[in-house]
Amino acid sequence: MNKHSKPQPTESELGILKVLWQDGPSSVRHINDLLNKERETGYTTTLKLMQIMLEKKLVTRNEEKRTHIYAANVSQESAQKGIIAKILNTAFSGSAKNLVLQALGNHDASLEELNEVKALITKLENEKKS
Amino acid sequence: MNKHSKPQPTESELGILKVLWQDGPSSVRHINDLLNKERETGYTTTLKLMQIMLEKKLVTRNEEKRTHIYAANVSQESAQKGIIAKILNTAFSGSAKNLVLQALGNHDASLEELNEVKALITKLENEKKS
DNA sequence: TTTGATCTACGAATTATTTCGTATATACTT
DNA sequence: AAGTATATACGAAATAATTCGTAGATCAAA
Repeated sequence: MNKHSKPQPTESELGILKVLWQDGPSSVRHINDLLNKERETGYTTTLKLMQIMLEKKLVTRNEEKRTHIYAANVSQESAQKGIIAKILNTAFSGSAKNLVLQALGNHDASLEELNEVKALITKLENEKKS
Repeated sequence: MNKHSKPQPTESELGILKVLWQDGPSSVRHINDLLNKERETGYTTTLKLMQIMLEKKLVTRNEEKRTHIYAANVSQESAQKGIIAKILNTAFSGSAKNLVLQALGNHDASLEELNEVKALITKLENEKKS
């Protein structure tokens, strides 16, 4: 859609995107309230960050009302893809397997989740065999 | 072992650790040479970074010879664990499953790798059932 | 219509990270 | 021994990311 690809979101920007992904289009106030549950952050700090994100096209905003409403302009999936690509090379020597083993090994996924993952793998295997 | 836990390595620091993990204890020269295959970096830049890492205890060094030899002082596993923990919360809403799906879905792992992952999952499932 | 709350804009301070230049010491070569 | 290459140390510049204060607009309530 855009000729220029968006930069990878920074750490703080991801925190904001996370809320937008979860709750959908939101005001600065809403986001700042949520962020403050995790960690004290000034209102104008959050505002400034979101204005920067607007410049970077990481979000869009609706200015009809006085209180602007921001929306994520990158999907969670694409952001995830970028992050994984980056850490694969730096921390995991390019091995997706190792990444997966760490993720599953250390953070207990539910039985149900494990099954879903297994199902995906079977699917991938079949695709490869054909 | 240490009373104070080591800070998370920064992006550049990870690049250095990556070499140390791969090649074992190395001189600054060696690391800088490898880094330069990816991206131009001045020698003293790498040196300085490694001195900082020494302060942070991310590496140790042997000073017997004039050319100091640095060694990683964090395992690749523990660094991986830290990174995954961080991105799980920010980008993946805490779902290890989603992280795994992305990792496997986008970067083609080999059949062999897929099998290994599957084996691990089966093992985890059995642990849970007991 | 004055007061108070809330909003945006935006410059600038602060902090974190990365990069580099220079001084100085040590080793190697001729 | 002199000259050249290669080390470390370290301050400080450059860059990136985060945080904050202040000014001015808008709205809502007394």
